[in-house]
Amino acid sequence: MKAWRILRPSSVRTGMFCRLGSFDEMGLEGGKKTKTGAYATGADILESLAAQGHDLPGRVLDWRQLTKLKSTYTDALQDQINPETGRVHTSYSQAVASTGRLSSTDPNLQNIPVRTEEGRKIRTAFVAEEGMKLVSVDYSQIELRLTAHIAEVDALKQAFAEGEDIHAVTASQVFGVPLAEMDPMTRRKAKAINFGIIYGISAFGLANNLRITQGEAKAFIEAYFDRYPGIKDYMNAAKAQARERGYVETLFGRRIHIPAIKEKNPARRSFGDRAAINAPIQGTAADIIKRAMIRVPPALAEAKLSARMLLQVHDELLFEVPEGEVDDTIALVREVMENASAPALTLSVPLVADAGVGDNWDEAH
DNA sequence: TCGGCAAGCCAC
DNA sequence: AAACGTGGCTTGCCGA
Repeated sequence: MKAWRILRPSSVRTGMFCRLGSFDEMGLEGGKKTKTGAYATGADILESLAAQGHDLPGRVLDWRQLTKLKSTYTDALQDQINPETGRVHTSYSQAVASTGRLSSTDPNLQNIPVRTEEGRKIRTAFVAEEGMKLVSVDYSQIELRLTAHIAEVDALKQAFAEGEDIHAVTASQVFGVPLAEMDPMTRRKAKAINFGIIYGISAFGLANNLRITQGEAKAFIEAYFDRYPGIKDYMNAAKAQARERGYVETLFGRRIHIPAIKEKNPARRSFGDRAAINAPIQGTAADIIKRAMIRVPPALAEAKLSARMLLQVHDELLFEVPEGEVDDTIALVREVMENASAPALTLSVPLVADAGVGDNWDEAH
């Protein structure tokens, strides 16, 4: 995008260093080891140490966040500005991700930070040309909607049809809390389960994510499957099909091979199981947004709109739009995206696309 | 100088 | 301590 703004995170200073004290020196014992036998120092480890009252781990985490943003984004992206266009241009690969998603390289513009305040500052550097706006249109919960359709879960389909807060509805139905009395913690648990379902849930993974015991996680998952037995049926069917044929399919019939499904090693086989569960969901979402991407440019031309499609980020399309055409462009793009499965596929849940506008990508998101 | 691996971390 | 899915990039290290 044009006019890359130079960012200087004020808290990053060259020459700053420290030595990480050993577990012994910090009065700790039994630190987790990596595959090579070194002490693991991933964010989760340091967060738990920080929570135990130590000062250093939190400072290391802050330092890591800032150096990550500076080396991977602030510095690297400026080096990639094309001198002829004044813009950063990515390359998309269409045959890398097994599920059919696109991937983005040199630079990867599908992993620009968004989750933290500092990270979002990177996004503000992606700006529209003078007289133009950036418009972001993204699918709302597309993978959960597709899961509800594929697994034929009436309760979830109805919640989507009525535009309800899907995580709150799940929390209410799984944990028996009335929707009107939903508390943030219960909703958070349901949200984690919903994500886990898409990925092929395990008690180990959910326990890790929610920082609860595997026993508690197992109980949550069982409660979920009791309430939504169609989900369990879908998972078993996906695994069985992968085992029998070596592949699963998206709703459009595109095949996704799952080689790990034939592994003898139980851990690798489980990996294949989860891939078989996730691939039709993630792959169908990829099919749908690609159909939308094919239809948008001719639809814009037909409507005499001059917006340019700049980026795809899995469930989001980013456009550069003349200021006077923003409203019409949003209406057109939402229409195309929300109907992109038709006529080849009629979904039993509505697809919803939300739009944002701004002078930069952070504002538009 | 280059390529590969490990560890870590960014996104959806 | 990341096997709950899909990717790519950086740093540090090693060997060709």
